Amino acid sequence: MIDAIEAALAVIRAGTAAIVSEPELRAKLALGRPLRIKAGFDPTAPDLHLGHTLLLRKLRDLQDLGHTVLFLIGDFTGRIGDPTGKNATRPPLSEEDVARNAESYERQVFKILDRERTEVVFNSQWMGPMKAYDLVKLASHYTVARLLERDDFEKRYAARLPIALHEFLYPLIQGYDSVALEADIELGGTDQRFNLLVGRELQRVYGQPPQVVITLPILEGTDGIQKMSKSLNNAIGVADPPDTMFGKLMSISDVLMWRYLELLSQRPQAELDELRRSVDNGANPRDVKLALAKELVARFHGAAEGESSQERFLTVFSRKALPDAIDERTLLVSPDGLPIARALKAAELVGTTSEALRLIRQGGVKVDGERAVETLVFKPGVVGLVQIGKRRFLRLHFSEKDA
RNA sequence: GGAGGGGUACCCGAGUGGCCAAAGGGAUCAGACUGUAAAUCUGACGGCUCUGCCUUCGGAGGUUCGAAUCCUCCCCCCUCCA
Repeated sequence: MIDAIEAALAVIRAGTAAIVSEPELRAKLALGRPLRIKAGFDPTAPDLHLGHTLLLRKLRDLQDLGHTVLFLIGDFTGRIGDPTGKNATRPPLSEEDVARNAESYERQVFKILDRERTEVVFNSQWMGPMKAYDLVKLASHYTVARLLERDDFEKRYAARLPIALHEFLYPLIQGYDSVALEADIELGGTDQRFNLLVGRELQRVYGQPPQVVITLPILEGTDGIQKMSKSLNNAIGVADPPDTMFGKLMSISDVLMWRYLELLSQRPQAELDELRRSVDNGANPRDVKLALAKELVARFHGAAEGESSQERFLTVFSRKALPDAIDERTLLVSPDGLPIARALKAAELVGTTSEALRLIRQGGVKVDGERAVETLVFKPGVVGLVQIGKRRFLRLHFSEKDA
């Protein structure tokens, strides 16, 4: 029994940033019943990315140990907007939006989670019916000083940036969710630490044993600086098509590559150490990156896709050859023809003719392998293979427009 | 209620009468190079029928030969005091 608990603890501990606290966790594991594991998700951004997978994989570990995951969609809190790391509030979501986003979550999340051991819950279920009186009472259990301890509140307060009153309510409501769910454990990113700890205190106030808090590292986005987030446009989505995912992974810096390997790869540490040694000894970091990209594409799209994405990548970028599949498009033109800049816009390869002209002037546009000049005009009957930069290809057919 | 500060391009942010389609940084895109869609360097980055023309600096008016810059009114945001 003791050994089983220690073994479970080892599994749980792997890859986490912090556990508050291990003795409490050990005691809960010793209860011998499935524990209730809470994890909250933002209803506004139902696109899971690699950053979320760190958390989801840990949840899955817990499920495999027999515990139940409460997948909480914060549809009520979503209307408030989590102030963490932000200084703006967000527009409210309609009920239809919430429903649609929840569906989208479920489609993606069960690529990792065990459906049998997952309950999807919404915090509007208990927050919606709450009366103003109840909310005031909830608020009475915490103090302004304690809320100001939170890192970003403290910074904003010191910098004289605004803190809206409702933002103070956010940690309280998130904490109350733990009360409503009678959570045994809550998982979140390290940036959620404060909010997770509030849950412990509120559970005590409401006469429940406090939840164990487990935090996970925050994954940096492709920029290598800010946390991965769709709104920062630095995310790699688990639903990204294979080639997109592969390409985005290849575009990360060599430095970030090691971080991704450490957090995302399933390879044993010894193998990672070996890779690092080989690069130190002159091996091409590109090859390490290829292996990383292949591993992750394979995880979300299957081994075959991992292989073929790599093949396509090497074809297009290393050998500068054409991809084997190129989209086709037909444009109707008058007998006088269509100047290239306007053709690129009509084909939606670029947003504006100005952008097209810019690209042409910079030598970024090729037609049938030759650098295009801006005076080029496409006449009816012509077919042209257009390439913009390294990765935009389109075969354009021009046919005569009926007069 | 009082005093002050502010709203500039995708984002941050400089600019207080002409040299402003508006500095600088970020993001993005292109080129070069390369061991990669790394790094580095160079360039572009409002639109268009593109050596020119048109539209932008919270909104609406006004002054002026000329306004992001001055004036009036309005909208919004922030800070401090109460």
